[in-house]
Amino acid sequence: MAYFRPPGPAPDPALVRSLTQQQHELHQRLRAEPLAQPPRLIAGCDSSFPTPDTILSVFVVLQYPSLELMEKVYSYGPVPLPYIPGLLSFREAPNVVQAFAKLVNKPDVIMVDGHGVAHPRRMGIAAHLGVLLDMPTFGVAKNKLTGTFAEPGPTRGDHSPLTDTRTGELLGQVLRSKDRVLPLFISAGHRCDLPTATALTLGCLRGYKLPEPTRLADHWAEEFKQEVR
DNA sequence: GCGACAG
DNA sequence: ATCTTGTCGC
Repeated sequence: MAYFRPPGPAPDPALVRSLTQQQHELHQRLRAEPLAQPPRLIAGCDSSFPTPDTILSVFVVLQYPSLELMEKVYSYGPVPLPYIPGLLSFREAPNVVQAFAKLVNKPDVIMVDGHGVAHPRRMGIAAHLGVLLDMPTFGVAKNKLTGTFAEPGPTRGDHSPLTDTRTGELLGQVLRSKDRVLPLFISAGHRCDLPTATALTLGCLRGYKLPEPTRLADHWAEEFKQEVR
């Protein structure tokens, strides 16, 4: 799936092959199944870049369904790789795992900022992170990576399927999280199916485009970024 | 050959 | 993701 690259240095072909291979291996461990129990704690995670070569990842844990913030932690370190479409997880997941390790309150499910299986090889960062942590995860992305969809209705809650036109496979749901704002892309991750991911996203909306877990993680990722510079 | 590409 | 002011629209 020869991706074209905008500007910047050409990614090393050997590196791309190696990471893609690792992605296939990780995919073997991906478990597609519904969430075992209704969550009591839901986490949100996101990363920011204080400098071009420093990544800072945040984890927030909220009570569900009250969405009361219980904990927030962050971790930062060097950026291991440049951004390569489809291989984002290798750039961000390592540091996200470091942040997760700092949590005292382990969540029942993690809402990840990015795609889950709505990925060329069904291994977006949400799926990747789930396998690494063996924790239930699902993805909430702001833009499409792969797949086809029809514009969902204009009202909050309206949604339409994101499909792989080659295989006909359902990759995710394109969800209008707020009236008249660009839709979100919801997809299953590890040990959390699409219906559950969609329901949890809706259950985390509080009047903003972004559901609370990612909105708060996003907020603190920006806040801590200033603090670290 | 052309196009399309999370964060 | 990140660099950035004013400006359009509900």
